[in-house]
Amino acid sequence: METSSLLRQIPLFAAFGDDALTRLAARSVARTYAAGHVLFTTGEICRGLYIVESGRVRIFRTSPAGREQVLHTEGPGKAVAELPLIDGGPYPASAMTDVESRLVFVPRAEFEALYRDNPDVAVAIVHELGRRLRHLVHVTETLAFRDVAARLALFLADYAERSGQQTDQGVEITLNRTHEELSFELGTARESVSRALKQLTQKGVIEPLARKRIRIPDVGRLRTLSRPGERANYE
Amino acid sequence: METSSLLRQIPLFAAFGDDALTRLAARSVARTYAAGHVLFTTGEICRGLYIVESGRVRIFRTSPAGREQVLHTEGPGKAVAELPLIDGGPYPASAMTDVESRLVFVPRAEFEALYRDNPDVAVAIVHELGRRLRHLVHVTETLAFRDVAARLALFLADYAERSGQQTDQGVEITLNRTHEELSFELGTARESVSRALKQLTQKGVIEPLARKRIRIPDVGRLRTLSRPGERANYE
DNA sequence: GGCGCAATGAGACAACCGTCACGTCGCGGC
DNA sequence: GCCGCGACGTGACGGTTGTCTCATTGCGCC
Repeated sequence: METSSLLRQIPLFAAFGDDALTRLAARSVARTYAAGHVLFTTGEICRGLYIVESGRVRIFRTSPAGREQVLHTEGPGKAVAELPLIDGGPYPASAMTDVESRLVFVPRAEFEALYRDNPDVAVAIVHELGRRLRHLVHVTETLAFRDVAARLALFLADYAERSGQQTDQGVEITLNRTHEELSFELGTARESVSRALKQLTQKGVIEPLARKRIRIPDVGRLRTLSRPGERANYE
Repeated sequence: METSSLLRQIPLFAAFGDDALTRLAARSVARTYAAGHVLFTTGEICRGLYIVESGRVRIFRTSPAGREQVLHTEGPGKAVAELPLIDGGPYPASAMTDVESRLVFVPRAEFEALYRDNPDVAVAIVHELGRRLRHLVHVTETLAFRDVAARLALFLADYAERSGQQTDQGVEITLNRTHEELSFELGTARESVSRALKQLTQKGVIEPLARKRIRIPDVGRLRTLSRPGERANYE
């Protein structure tokens, strides 16, 4: 795809004039990265902004012990690392491609020039940061209050509503993640994901179909299980 | 204090002209609230913005079971609830005064008019949201990776550096919080805070002086204990 | 100075979960 | 088709923590 028309579709740059956009396109670099490529790590000085054209990027923190906690994942049309770009600080987390992804890199100096000339960008950024903030509040609450099974149920329910296919047997989803990647999203260990999946299967709220493919007969019931207070201890 | 000169000191409104500021001051309401006053709760439609003149306000989420997780606390000069104001959504969390506090309430319509007329506000908001976002990343990581004792050690170390008094015996801090309030900050139960405090005392990294008063001989050592990986299991 | 209530300390107990260990499964490459 | 390796399932085990319960302390208020 032409870089300038790609940029046009991104909320961040929607308000730009054609010349600003073509200039930006000329100075940014589009590249395809393999799955598992590290874009940047926590604490690094910010070099620029990445925009996801295709694929998926996850933003996460790691513990010294090697555990990982995903903060958010961004797909096509979304940008990554706006925050350090606008407050001048280091990257607050690390970023890695989950799958093979095509990304557009906008160098820091280029973005800053844009930011100075187009105050409208600030409005777009405010909205984007707001979205992140709400999401992170959600992640925080989930970590603080819910056990692993409930977090998994919540994740699956959200996933089903976002990208599940409705059938007459219920909603079917294709998890393009390994259990280990799931454990990173949920802030837990791989084995706990296995156990939680078994728990949900035994309760009948999910049905494994094939490798990474799951049917959810009743998303509402799954969501009920995701609420704390209704612990999974009886039966 | 005169409301308009108070508003002047707030980063959010620093760029405003005198007339805009006096108009804003005329339409906002300053009031003193007792400790424990609920300003708003999660999910409510946003009525406006609160600015802390004196005292302390905590922003938190609650679980159905009654547990609480503090997301951030704001003191004098800081505002609360900018996010729902700018993205039009509901309050993402609840807010309560920790101690007796004097707050200035800016009605939503008033703020929106200001926001339209002064695009500079967006820049200030971006910075404020950025600060929140970084803080919340910190909270999330802490919840995901650290046990209660480590979270407490981290909290105390931060607190000591922010508002401790240096003595020749070490840094002394006055925790103007009950153990229960501490447990809300740390996302745990009151009893666990008691246990963690005892643990840290036995290790010698903190010394209880009086009710709510603690001496920290070596903040660096306390901070070391706050890192995960060095679990508190031996000795 | 005593009363009352909130704050704190402490013990018991079970659930939850991270970790280690090991076995199995499945898929791609040769 | 076999081999190898990554992904997954499972059991055991111990540490951590939430919850319940009750004793104790301390402080404010009459």
